[in-house]
Amino acid sequence: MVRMVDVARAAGVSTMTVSNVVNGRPGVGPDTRSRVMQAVDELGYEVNAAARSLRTGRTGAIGLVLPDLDSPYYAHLSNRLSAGAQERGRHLLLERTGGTREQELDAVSFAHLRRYDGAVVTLVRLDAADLDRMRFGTPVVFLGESPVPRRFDHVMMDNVGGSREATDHLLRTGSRRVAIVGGRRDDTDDMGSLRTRGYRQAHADLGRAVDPCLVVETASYTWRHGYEAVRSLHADGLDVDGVFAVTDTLATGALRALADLGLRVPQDVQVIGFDNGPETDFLVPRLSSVEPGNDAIAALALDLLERRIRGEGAGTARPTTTTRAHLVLRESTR
Amino acid sequence: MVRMVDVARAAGVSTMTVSNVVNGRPGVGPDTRSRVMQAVDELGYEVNAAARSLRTGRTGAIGLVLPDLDSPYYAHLSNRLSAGAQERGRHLLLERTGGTREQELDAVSFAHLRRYDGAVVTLVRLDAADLDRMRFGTPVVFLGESPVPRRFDHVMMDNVGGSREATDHLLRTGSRRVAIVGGRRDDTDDMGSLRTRGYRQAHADLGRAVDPCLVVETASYTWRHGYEAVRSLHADGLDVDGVFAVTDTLATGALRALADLGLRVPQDVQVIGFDNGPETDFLVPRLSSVEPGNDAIAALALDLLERRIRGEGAGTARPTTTTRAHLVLRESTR
DNA sequence: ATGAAAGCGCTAACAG
DNA sequence: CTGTTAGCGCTTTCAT
Repeated sequence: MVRMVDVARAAGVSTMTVSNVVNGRPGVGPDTRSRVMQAVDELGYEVNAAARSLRTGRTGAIGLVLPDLDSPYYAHLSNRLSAGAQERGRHLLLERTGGTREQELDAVSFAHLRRYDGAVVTLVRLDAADLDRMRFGTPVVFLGESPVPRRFDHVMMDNVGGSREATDHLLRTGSRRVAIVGGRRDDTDDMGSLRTRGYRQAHADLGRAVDPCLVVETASYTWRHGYEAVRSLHADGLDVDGVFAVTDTLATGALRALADLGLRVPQDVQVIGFDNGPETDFLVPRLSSVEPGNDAIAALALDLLERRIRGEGAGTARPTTTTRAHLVLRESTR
Repeated sequence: MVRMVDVARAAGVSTMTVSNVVNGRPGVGPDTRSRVMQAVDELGYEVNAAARSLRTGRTGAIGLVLPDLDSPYYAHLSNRLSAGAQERGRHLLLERTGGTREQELDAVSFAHLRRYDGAVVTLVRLDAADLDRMRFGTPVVFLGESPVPRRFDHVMMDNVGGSREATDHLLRTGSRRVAIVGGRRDDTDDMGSLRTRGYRQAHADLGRAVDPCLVVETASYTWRHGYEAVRSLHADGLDVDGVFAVTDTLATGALRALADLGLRVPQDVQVIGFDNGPETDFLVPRLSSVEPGNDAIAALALDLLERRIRGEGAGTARPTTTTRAHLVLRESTR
């Protein structure tokens, strides 16, 4: 263990001078500086982050709290955020909550977030009331559908608009009975509900009624759930000529089920997903999907966080920022 | 900022007693304990991790260093490791290097790894010589193909065996000209080379020659590269009736290219991937793939790390541990 | 331009 | 069972 004093002794200076050199602060003579740097190299000194952090109250890292990494959506988002943090000269650390309430509470606890100078947090089990109860010592930007109190920065994609556009396209291109896979029958504020809202709006805009049987809820957003949703629609004898799946993974499962049922896409049934992941362009058939503007979301979240860390946005009651979504058409639609 | 002394004062005890209560240490009277806990609750006290870490030298976290999160393979692996760490009562933090040499050097630096009590590290740009030059103050377990000095723990999947099994299956079920997508013509020790070694072994075992034209190198392992590899094989007029893609993402791109070319899978061309990701079961056709035993890899890595952190494995020159891989057959093979 | 002193909040070691 | 003392390695402040 090489400490700053060891370097100081080797270079014949005080620890303060070493500190000043190591941190690139001005006011150190050029030859003193080089003597210190040499000692640093020779001894292989590296600062003790815990000590620095205890003294300064800063950590040099920003945190990203996510439910899960296994879903292509979060995987892609974290990649973008990590790269973006890098570009801004910050170090990003990720942690996974597994989407449980207990772990989410733990992850946003005061002690926990203090590992970071700021954090980008995506919650799925906590609501505004939970967050209102908490004290935050660390600047936080929230991402995603889970509602947050207005005093926090919050970035969210245009779930409703994107879903409306997707559904509208299906209805206008001749689909008469469009199912939503991963939708929600009751209107809360989670992702499934918001996307269902867009689905309903598109129907209303065109004066079409929504058949409640075509709103298929799923326990989660895996490939298998998409597969089973379509199988169950078919088993129930419901005829369907369009599927809007609220995620690409669900849509991928849906495509597979349609293939098993001998239904042609897009001739018999059109399909649209949501997330526009990199794999959509390589499925058979290529999947039309809603592009949520992830890159913009990541950039915006980091900018807002940077501002908070610098103390600029303090006290600002900023409303949720919503990025634009748009439909990307491929082979699974007409 | 509520400190331990504030709690101590409020409860009318010393900080040591608070410390003992907070850390669940024995030897505190039951009513003292409850008085302290009440003060903790009232004041909303949470320990300062930096101070604790400075004092004890431990951080309570383990690190996972990965090139990338966007590839389904790493995404799935990190999910397993994160869940596994959780089960072992440890907290896992991830960081991404982006697969660059510079960032990998940074991530395994002494200062950097000291954030953690131990780390699981996957490198793609550093080699054994780089690692030999470094001092490690933190227990580390390495994952993946990049060679590491023997003094470190290293867990790796059976790339050669898995690839041999896949290729063997293709050759034995009637494919006469099997291409390897993402292979390597020169034999180094990276993932592509190892999997190509298995491909060559399978040919040798059956007394078949390998046509060098069928070893298609790719710049990386994305869907697009798999797509383009198959397109270029076809454009070169090479007839191919089997494809072993070294990752599932490459295989997915390959399937798409074959569909575009009007070739039927598996009748005209058989395809096998590697990683056995959750999506393979929902592709059209369902993709046969090599299951690398990720769960075993994650569990093993965590066990080895745990041992090192407890100081048990000190000085042990343990060879690389290789987990078993096996082929999972689906619709893309006969 | 450089240094000395103090202390960030916690816990190991020991004393009572 | 509870308290006192000392110090982890760094940086802030103030002095020279």
